[in-house]
Amino acid sequence: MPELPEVEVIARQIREAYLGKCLRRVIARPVRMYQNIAPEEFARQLSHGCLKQVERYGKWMYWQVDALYPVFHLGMSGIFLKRKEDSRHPEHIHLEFYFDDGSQLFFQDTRKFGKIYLYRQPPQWHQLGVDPTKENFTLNKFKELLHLKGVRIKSLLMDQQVIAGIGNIYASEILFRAGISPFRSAKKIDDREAERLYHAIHTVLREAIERFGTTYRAYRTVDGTTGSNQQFLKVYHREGEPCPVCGTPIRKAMIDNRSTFYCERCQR
DNA sequence: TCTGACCTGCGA
DNA sequence: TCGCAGGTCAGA
Repeated sequence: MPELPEVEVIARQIREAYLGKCLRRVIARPVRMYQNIAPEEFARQLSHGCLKQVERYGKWMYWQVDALYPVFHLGMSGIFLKRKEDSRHPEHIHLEFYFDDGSQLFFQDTRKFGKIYLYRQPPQWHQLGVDPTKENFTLNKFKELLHLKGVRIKSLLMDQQVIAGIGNIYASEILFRAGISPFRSAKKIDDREAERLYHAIHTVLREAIERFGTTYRAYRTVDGTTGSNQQFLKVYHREGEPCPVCGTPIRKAMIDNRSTFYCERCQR
């Protein structure tokens, strides 16, 4: 579910609403998502700490709570929800944060594919490639990355060890925006195409963040509202609809077992 | 490079 | 009832 733009929106909203607040209580339900700590221990260690930092890298988010660093991956259906006083307790809440000013923040993950860690220092992201919103994602760096592996360009864009943050929706949208076929070999992308792709990555991700993310199904902002970027998707999940540029019906194919949407006329 | 596993819910 | 869904990982 949440790709870079959705996680960015969630991180910004958590920062805005909770930064500086202190935890009164944390409740962690026993689910498989905890990778390096037991849920009850996670809750015990974070209780009474104060939220000092909220950061995102790729599809990952981490907080600083005093000297501890909880790290979250939202999987396919993970979201953070601001609890409203009078609202019913939603289903599939695995983690509850109660702050000392009375505000509450819940982690909900219907499919339980999310991952949670607790560290004593900020995560270093050794396993992750460059985050395309950070300054070190330069055009030259991107051109280098294209030659790293002999795979199709869509697979490369989605490879978290190469570029961290692009998932299945935005990979299709970026390739459409750049006019490049998802089946092309990454190594055979020439300089002019690389430039188009580089700009498409920035534009597509930036616009998605500005629109509070893409709500295809489960994703909600921390306020519980949907994003609006789904209204602006050009190809994702639009199989059979006319291409917004040339009118040719959008096609669907499988790449790495993931649905891939493209215009065979505009994307070469 | 592909398949299945991990989960639950939705829509055809 | 079946296929599919924004992700990742292990194993063949």
